[in-house]
Amino acid sequence: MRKSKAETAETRKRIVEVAVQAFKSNGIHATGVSEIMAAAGLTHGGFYRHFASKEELVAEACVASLDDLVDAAEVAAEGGQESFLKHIEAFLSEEFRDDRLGGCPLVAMGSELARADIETRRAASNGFRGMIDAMAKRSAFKDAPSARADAMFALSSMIGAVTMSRIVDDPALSLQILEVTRQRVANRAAKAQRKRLKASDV
Amino acid sequence: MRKSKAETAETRKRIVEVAVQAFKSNGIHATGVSEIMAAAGLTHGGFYRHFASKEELVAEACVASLDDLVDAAEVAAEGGQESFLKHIEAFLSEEFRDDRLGGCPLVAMGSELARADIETRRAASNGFRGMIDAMAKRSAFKDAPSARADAMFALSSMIGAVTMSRIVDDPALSLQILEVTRQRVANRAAKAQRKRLKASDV
DNA sequence: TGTACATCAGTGAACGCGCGTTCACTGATGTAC
DNA sequence: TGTACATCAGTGAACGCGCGTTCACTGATGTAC
Repeated sequence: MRKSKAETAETRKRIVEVAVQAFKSNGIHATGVSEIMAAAGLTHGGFYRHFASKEELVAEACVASLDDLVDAAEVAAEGGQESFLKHIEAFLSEEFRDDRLGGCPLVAMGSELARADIETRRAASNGFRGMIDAMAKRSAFKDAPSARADAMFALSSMIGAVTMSRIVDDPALSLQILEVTRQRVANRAAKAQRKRLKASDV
Repeated sequence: MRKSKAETAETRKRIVEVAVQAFKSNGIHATGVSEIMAAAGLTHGGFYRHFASKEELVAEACVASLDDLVDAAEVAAEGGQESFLKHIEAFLSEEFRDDRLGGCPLVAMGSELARADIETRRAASNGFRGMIDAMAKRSAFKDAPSARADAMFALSSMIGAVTMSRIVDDPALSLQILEVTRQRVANRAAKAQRKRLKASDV
């Protein structure tokens, strides 16, 4: 039952895709290899033809999901200031909070990633750096280091806000956490934009 | 081998204390009941004389660790503005980031808490509300709702920052995330303080 | 281009292991008289 | 206050179960001639 190279590559890709969703919705530790393989339409035995261990899959899933996140941020950034602000607001929306399959891996697996092996943490870090770069390019009205600092704060604030909005049992409080962060982050971005426009006038 | 009521109560308390540390340092899912009981100097069989299930212990551990956190925040708040700022800065320090046994349960188990049962999420929410209250009282220079909004943002930002600083593989970036958040949060608190002093002059 | 053989993707049973939970048992504590 | 008995904290073996991983096997794919 050997498969062609193309099919093999597709299967591997499918396993990673399925794993991303499973890890994000149930957590890394709570998701079994068999569960992932079944969701990919396979039996668990074949897993090790594609990956050396579950840990390796975790690292790859982390790379894949963060690549998607960075791509989306870059696309939004290229669409101009308004498009980028909309993207940020979507990240802090009720819909995004409730989207456990999609959504941000840093939110969905944050505390597990902090304990993950070095490869996985490297993947998460690269993704985070990618997000910083995408955001800093947008708000680069002043020197780059300061724009990166702004991006860092905005991103980690947003990650903390969505995490807390998912934990909290009171729907009103949950929404308020998102709303408050939306205001603060968007305000700062808008202020930066105004300064930038002003500077380019002179 | 029956134990006195006092001893029983002490044992129960010890199990919760040990569980708090274990859950914070290894995560909820990755920590076994036997492991906790062994760390408390007992065998696993006796666990169910104290708790109906592992989930019940998780909820209690959450209550206990957040009570400690809120108490510490309140003590710091009562010590005046400078003491409170120091407390915030300690939360965002390298030492606190590396303290996996102590530290904040919302950081250490954040993504697992988002998936926890309702009792545990309630405990986490109560703790978060307690932190908001402690912080809002401090910065209540204007109307209370806005002070609470400020506290919410500061807290979720800090939680996101420490989480990310634990994930990131680059020590310099990890420190910068903390530093940037320390600046932003402390700046805001200092500005609030100045406004408050000004208002009380008039 | 056709044939012979090596490769290997995927299957499904099996490995040892640790999980959360239950249970019969022990013997000191608590309680009723 | 002293005695008889019920209670129950803690032990350690056992429960069924799912975990990550390995393995012999199948048969289509890839390759060498």
